[in-house]
Amino acid sequence: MAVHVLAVLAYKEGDPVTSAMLAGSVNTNPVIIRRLLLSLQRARLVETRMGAGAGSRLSRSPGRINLAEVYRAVEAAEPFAKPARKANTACPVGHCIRETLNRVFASAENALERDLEKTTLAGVIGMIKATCPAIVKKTG
Amino acid sequence: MAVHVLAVLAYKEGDPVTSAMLAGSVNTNPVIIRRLLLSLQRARLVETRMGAGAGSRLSRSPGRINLAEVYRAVEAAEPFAKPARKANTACPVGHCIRETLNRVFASAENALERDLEKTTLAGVIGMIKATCPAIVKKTG
DNA sequence: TGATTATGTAACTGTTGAGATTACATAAAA
DNA sequence: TTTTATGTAATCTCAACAGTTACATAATCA
Repeated sequence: MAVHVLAVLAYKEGDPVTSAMLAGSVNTNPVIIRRLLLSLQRARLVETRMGAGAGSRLSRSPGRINLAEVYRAVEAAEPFAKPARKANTACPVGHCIRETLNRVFASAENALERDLEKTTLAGVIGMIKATCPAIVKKTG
Repeated sequence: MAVHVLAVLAYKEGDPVTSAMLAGSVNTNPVIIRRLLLSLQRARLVETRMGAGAGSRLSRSPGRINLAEVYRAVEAAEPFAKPARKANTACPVGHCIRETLNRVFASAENALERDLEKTTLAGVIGMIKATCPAIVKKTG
């Protein structure tokens, strides 16, 4: 969803967009969008102004925002499920597996982020336009 | 959790292990383990025999099972959240972003799996033993 | 200044998915 | 045939996330 919102902002090329308009595109509630924008603001990916005639826009050009940054800004939790209960420490495997898996998963997540780094928001826009070349109207 | 179970099986070096014993190590319920084992059976990673004195063991040696296989066997859902509602198709971005993101995410997931391929179960066991060299007792 | 517009944020309500639990039929070995 | 252990269904709990309503606050414009 975060990528969707940023793609719309990129599409609007700097014009401030309200959370209501973004919600219209994502087909959700403005509050959901605003909560998401808070995360993106913390990551310095978007800037938001309050008040009448306000809205949000990208802090940087779409070519200088990659999806790894978006992923890190939004993805609070680990991508790999952690066990609800602690493993049985009486078992040698259970006792030591946690730390080992953390290392392996950190490496895997790193690989994932490095792949996401290869795609910028501008690239996403380009792919969208290539996929749907006919559409020109800026509905929001 | 799947890796934990397989690590125990690898640790037991071919001895059949019951779901109750595995549940003891993971500190969960035998039924949870059995459901997990069903997935691992479908992926031909473990073999399970029913009846008295039965249990599960690895289908292959730990050195020939990598974590990408385990990931694929267990991870049913996409790692990236899909929107609950459909995007607004009246918006050009909303209309075409789905397919574009699917491509990007498929690439990222591929990168993740290629990283997981680098680690085998035997490697996990090795790391565990290196982390906790003192423990020898085979509790389960 | 005051009306308007839009964000920030709290509080509450679904909804969904994973794990947990209980129960029981079935299969295989002793 | 008794015992042991799996396969599987039904149900429960719980956490996370999306959705909704409501309202205070901030910024603009007439």
